[in-house]
Amino acid sequence: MSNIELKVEGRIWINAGTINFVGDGKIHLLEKIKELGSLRKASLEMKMSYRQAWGQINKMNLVYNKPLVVLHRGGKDGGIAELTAFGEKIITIQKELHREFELFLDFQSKKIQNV
Amino acid sequence: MSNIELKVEGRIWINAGTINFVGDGKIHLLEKIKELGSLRKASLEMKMSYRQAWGQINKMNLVYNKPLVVLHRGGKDGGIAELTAFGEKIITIQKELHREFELFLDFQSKKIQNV
DNA sequence: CATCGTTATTCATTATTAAGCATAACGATA
DNA sequence: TATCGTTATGCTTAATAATGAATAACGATG
Repeated sequence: MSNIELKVEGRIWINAGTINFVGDGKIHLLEKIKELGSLRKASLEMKMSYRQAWGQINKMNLVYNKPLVVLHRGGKDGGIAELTAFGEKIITIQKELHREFELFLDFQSKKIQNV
Repeated sequence: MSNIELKVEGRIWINAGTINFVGDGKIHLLEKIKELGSLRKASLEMKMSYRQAWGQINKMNLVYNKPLVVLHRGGKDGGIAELTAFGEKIITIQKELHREFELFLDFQSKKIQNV
């Protein structure tokens, strides 16, 4: 036994079939879009490239048959990005999932103490 | 709702402090070492470079204060790689962990059907 | 119908990671 | 003490991923 603590960690995500659908990163991006109404601003706040953010949203919208975000270009403010009801639902689901996963990890971590 | 099935997936591993200690890949490597008694043969069977395999074992042995594998060079067969009792214990722990994680994933996957 | 800030997309560049080559060190055995 | 297959380790190259510049398209508004 060492003085260093062993800890169980992990990542979870949701697949649609065999293709990655959403994970923590995309959920965070969805939340930022909801907050800011702009994909560009959301990507800036998350310190990721707009290119990557757009690609993720685009993929997310295509993988499943329901869009999570609707993007409009042009108009008064140049364009907007808005979350759909389905997008909101996915956020809720993933956050609950994440919460349960944290409990799982804590429980498993406790079990491997004193190895 | 789409005809494509949503499924919760994920990965887990064990950290020693903030540093990655073991995950599925390293566990698989440990099992191969136990089976073959050779790091080189184990790396070949896993289709990974010996360089990488050695690096992983080396790191694993250093991160915690107990070695999981003892490597000997020279001798009749050129050298041997043998698992320590601690190494065996870690395999057991991680496999049990993995089993429980699979149950967790299945349970969570069922919960998100019919979204 | 010009403006503006956004979405949409390509492409060259950079950064990060992995792979593979080369070679020394080792020590039981014959 | 020569041999052999392994461990030990640096270094070069290849593969992959991420970044960022550049630019077109868009449409409500004034």
